[in-house]
Amino acid sequence: MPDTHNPGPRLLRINEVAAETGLTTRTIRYYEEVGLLEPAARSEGDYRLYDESDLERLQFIRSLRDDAGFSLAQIGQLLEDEAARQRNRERLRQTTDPAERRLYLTDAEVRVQRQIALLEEKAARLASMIDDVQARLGRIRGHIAELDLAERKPPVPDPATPGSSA
Amino acid sequence: MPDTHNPGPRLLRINEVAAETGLTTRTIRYYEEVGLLEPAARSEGDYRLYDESDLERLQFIRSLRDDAGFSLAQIGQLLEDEAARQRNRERLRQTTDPAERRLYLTDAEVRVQRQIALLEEKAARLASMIDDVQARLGRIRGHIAELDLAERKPPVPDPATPGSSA
DNA sequence: GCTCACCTTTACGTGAACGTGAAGGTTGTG
DNA sequence: CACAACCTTCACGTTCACGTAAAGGTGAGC
Repeated sequence: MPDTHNPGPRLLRINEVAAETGLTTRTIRYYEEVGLLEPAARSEGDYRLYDESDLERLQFIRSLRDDAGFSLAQIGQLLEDEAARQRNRERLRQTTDPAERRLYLTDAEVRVQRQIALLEEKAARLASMIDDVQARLGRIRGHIAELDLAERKPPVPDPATPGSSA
Repeated sequence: MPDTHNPGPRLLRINEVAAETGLTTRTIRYYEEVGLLEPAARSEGDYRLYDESDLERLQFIRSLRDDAGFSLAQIGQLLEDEAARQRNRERLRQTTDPAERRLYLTDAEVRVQRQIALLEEKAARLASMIDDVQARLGRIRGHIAELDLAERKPPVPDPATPGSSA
């Protein structure tokens, strides 16, 4: 039985976290300031110490910010209650009670489901916007086709539009 | 021949534009300030006057900002060179020359194609993020299933997960 | 031609999301 | 234990995307 109570979770200091996430240390501290994440631990001399789950969370926050374009406030809503996560982390670490674990896990399940719902709503709006722009492209091509007809000029074969049989 | 040179394009003042786009007048002026759009015309007393194409453009900008989450700088890149659009508008209004119209239209075509490419790249990143979160959900459900097995308790039938045969 | 609602420019204010020192404490390696 | 490299907490500065007056001009109806 290899050291059950303290398996050496490999904690990182803020600079290493910054390097791996592509964020600045200032940004990481700022995210803590606005309640987006608390480091897993602090050293004796108050250094912030982050674990793997913090890393993932920061990557996720970065994606939500850069890829999805959410504001930090929206991200806060999406991740919903960092304090609860922190309590759950404690609980999970200190219990092997399956009932406790189940509580934590089902809670996580509904939260992740909500996240997916919000992201898919955003994806849907983006898709519909793309549809609009596609339609605009169609109209433009229609006008070009009109010109082609008016001039009795056959349309130039466009290499970027191989299947233009419509 | 019903008045070919001035068909009465129904120009709107900034307040009406604000009402129809859901933006504020300040925002519309600000977008002009940063070069996102110029009103189609000005009145004698320097009132801004917008046409239908301005309306569409503002709606598009709003979508890019709210739905896609782009910054105004990125939107500027996407819409690429308002000045060119302005020149084209002039040209298009003053010529019936099919060659000129073709130039304008093919130019618009490539620009809209670029816009679609950028939007689809963004949609792809969003989709991949959703995949990641789906995977996380899968892992969470896996852990719950483990607990179910360990307790020899049959899993509670989840109405939100009809096809959980994995 | 007066009036009122709408418009103009100019300019300072604001909240979000950090950047950038300053002043000092911590770690770990020689 | 010295010392460089990292960390800490303030705290002020900055850019973006507007909000919000202030001071005055415009336009349509009576």
